[in-house]
Amino acid sequence: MYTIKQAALRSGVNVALLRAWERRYGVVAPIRTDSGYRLYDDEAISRLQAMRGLVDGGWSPRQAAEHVAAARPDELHALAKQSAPEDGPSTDPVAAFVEGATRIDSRAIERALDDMFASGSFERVVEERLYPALAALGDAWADGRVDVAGEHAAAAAVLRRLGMAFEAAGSASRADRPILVGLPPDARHEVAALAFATAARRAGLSVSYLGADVPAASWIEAVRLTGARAVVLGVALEQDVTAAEQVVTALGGSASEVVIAVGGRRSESVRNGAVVRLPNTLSAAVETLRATLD
Amino acid sequence: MYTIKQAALRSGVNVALLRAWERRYGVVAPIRTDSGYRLYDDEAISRLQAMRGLVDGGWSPRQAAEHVAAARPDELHALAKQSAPEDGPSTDPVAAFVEGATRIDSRAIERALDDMFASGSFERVVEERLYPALAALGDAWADGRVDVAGEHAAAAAVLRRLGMAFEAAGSASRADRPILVGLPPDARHEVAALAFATAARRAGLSVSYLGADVPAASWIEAVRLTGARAVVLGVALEQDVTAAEQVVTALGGSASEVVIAVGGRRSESVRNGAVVRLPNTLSAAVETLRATLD
DNA sequence: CTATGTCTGGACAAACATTAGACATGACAC
DNA sequence: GTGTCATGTCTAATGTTTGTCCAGACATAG
Repeated sequence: MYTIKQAALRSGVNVALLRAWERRYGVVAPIRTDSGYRLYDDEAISRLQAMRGLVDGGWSPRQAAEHVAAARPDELHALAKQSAPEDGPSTDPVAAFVEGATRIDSRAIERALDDMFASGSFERVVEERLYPALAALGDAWADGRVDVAGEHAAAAAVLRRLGMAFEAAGSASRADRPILVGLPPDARHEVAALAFATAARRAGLSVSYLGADVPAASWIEAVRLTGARAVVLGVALEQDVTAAEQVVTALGGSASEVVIAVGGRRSESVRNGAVVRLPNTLSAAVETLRATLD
Repeated sequence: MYTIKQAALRSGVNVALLRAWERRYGVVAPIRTDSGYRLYDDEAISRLQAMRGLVDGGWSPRQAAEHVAAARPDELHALAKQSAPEDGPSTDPVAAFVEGATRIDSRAIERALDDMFASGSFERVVEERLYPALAALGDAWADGRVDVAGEHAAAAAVLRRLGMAFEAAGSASRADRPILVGLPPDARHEVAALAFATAARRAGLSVSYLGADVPAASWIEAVRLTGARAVVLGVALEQDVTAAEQVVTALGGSASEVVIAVGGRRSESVRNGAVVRLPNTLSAAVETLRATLD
C-alpha cells in the first residue's frame, strides 16, 4: 500500500493530477486511512500507469479512463503501450520498430514488438515480422539512418522479447536428454538461436540454451554432462563459420552419439560432413531436427 | 537480549525513534527489567530491521508497521530491503541455481529463478537472492565445479529473467526525456545494468536500455537524439574502467546538460570528475539518481 | 560519587495530505 | 470571431504524520 506521493512516483502521474483523475473519472478508488489519507495498492498503480501510457499515446483522458476502468488487471500492462486509436501512417509494427530504433526509444520498440507478437503464432511472427524488421533495421543502419545505439537498444529489446517467449514455452518438463542450443566461440548474434530454441521448446522438445560465445571444450563438456541428444549451433555471420567448424570437429571427435546440427544464415558455409544442416525457416528447422532424432 | 542502545545500533534505528515506533505503532513490545528498562530479543531486532527497510524503501511508517506486525518471524528478513550483514540468504534457490548450472539444465535454472523472484519485490530479490546466487556461481566456476557452458546457460537465463522484469516494469512515465542505461565499449556484463534499468523503471523513471558494448560516439549520438536527462554506465569489471572513462570524457566534452552516472562493482575506479557514482544497492542507486535529477 | 544510560510524557516543526475551488490553455463547435 | 468544454496546474486553509528534542527522575557500571 502506497501513499499518494509514492503512487505518484511509481506511476509517473503527479499528485495533483492523480487526484484530479480520481475525482473526474474515478479511474482509481484508493481506500482511506482513518484520517482520510489515500492508500493505493499495486493494482491501482498499474491502472495509473496504463492510463498514463494511453494518454501519452494520444488518447483523450476520458477515453483512456474508460478503457482502463473496463480492463481486467492482467490486461493493464498491454494497455499501457497502446497508441492512439487514429494513429497515423506508422501502424505497421515493422516500420514502428525501425522508427523506435531511430529515436532510441525503448518503449516504442517494445510497443512495436508487442504489436508483432500479438498478431499470430510465435513461429509466424518471427518469420514474417521480426526477421523483416531486423532486416529493415540493418538497412537503416547501413544507410546511417539508425545509430549503433539505436541498433543496440532494438537488439536488446528483441532478445528480451525472445527470452520471454522462451520462458513461456517451458512446459515439457520430462527430464529426458536435452537439446543444447548456443553459439560457437566469439559469435554473438543470438537472435536466430534463441528463436530456434523457443520454437523447439514449443514443439515439446527439452531445450537448454547456452547463449553466445561458448568455447569448443565447453560444448564437449556440456554434451558429456547432460547426455544431450543433439547440439544446435547458430551460425549467423561468415566470420563465425570457422569457429563453428572447429566446434563440430571437436564434438565429432569426442565420439559421443550426439546429433550435431547447424542453423542460421551462414550455416551452409559449414563444411564438415557429419552435420545436419537446418533449413532457414523456424518450423522447418524444428521439424528437421525432430525427424533426425527419430 | 539487548538494551535499547544495542538494539538501536543493530537495527539502524536511533533510540528516540525506536521508542516512538513502539509507542505509536507497537511494532515491538520489549520485555522490561525490574527497573523498567527495555530488553530486546533477536526477533525484535528483526522486526525493527524490517521496518527500517520498508521505510527506507519509501513506505509510510504506519503502513510499514502494519506489515511488520502482521508478518511471521520467518518472513521478516525477506521484508527488509537492507538487512543486517549477519543474516545470510536462504540457501535453497541459490543452491538450486548453482546446481542447475552444474548440470547445464536450463529448466532447473529457470525454476530456481522462478522461486527467487516469487519470494519478494524485485529489488529485494535481486539484492538478496540473485546477486548471492551469481557470486556462488562465480565461486563454483573458479573451483571448476561449474563449466563455462553451465555459467553461460545460467547467465543467459538470468538475463532473460531480468529482461522480463524490465518489460513488466511498464515504463509508464510520460514521454519525457529518458534515462539511458548501458555498458561502455567491449563491456559485456549486463546483469547489474539491466537490474538497475528495471529498478529505475519500477520507480517511475523513463528508461531506454541500450545493452552491452556501446561505442563512445553512439553514447553522444544517443544523448543528442533522445535529449536524455541522464546516462548510466555499468562498470562491472576492472577492464571496463578505461572504456567507461573515455565515454565519460567524450560525453562531458559534448557540452550537453546530461547527468553522467556510473554504477556497478568497479564504478569506484572511474576517476573522472563530473560523474555521479551510484551506490551498490539497487534501491539506493535509484534514489541517488533521482535525487541528482531534482 | 560520577558519568552514562534509560525512563515517561509531552512538545514541536517540517513534511505530507486533505478539500474546494480557481485559473490558463487549447481544442472544437457555431 | 465567440462560446464552451476538457484538462492540467495551482492556491489557500486546514488537518495529520513523523522524526526529533526536552525535562526531570531513576538505574547501572566503573
